[in-house]
Amino acid sequence: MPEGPSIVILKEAVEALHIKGQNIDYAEGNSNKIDMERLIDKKIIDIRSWGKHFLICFEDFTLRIHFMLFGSYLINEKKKTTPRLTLEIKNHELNFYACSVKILEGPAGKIYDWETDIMAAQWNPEKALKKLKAAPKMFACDALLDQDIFAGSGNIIKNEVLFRIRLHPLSILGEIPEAKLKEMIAETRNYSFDFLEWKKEFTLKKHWLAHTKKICPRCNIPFAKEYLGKSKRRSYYCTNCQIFYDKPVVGKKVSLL
DNA sequence: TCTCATGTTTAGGT
DNA sequence: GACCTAAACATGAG
Repeated sequence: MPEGPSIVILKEAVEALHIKGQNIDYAEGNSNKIDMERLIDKKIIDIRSWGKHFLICFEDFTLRIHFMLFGSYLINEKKKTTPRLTLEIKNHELNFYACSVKILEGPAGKIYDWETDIMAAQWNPEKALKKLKAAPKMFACDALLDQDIFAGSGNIIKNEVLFRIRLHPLSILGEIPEAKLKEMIAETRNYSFDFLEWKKEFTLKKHWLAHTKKICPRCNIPFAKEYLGKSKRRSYYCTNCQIFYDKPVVGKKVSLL
């Protein structure tokens, strides 16, 4: 569920219910973070998404749902487990499970930087480039998971983008040529929209070239599978065709153990 | 049955 | 304070 494009699918599904302008009739759930009463009788002014956040917008506050690793939702359906949050609006019911639910004070437009959302119309590649340049010691694999740079990018997008642009996950941002950084930014946006399209067709997995794969489709040799970077997330990469931009580490501490 | 994973925050240690 | 690690959350796929 969680990566940015999946949240766009949820947003579109909820938009299709035409509940914008409607009031919340009823709210309940086992989320202990929010006051359900506060939602009741409030008018929904917008349905939005920012990165991996799903947002139901009200005049002066924003309901934020983050699905973490295992979160799920059902529209006009229920599952056996207790929802974190149920919203009833007119004849519709939204159920959210195993997710983080939070009320943010203020309108969504003011809370988020929309230029950072890889799925947003306002996405600003120049701004992303500035952020990459401002972090010369960061690994490429960590940059692609950094929600302040690529809001909505997750581990699948990370692996697929690095493979597409032939970049080794442990490449250091400061050593990567600017043209390659620009490629990384452009391809993150690109792949995210491919992701969206394929996810809608239920063919996302089928289109993976690197993520969870054993063999590099370009070189026909085994992929390396390692937990890399500060984030220590699964990385699948080809040591042959993904270029490693690095520099010798001076004064590296040597463990005597 | 058991392990692992599309994620993030927080608490605690060095 | 910087930096690191583990834990916590909770669920379905393989």
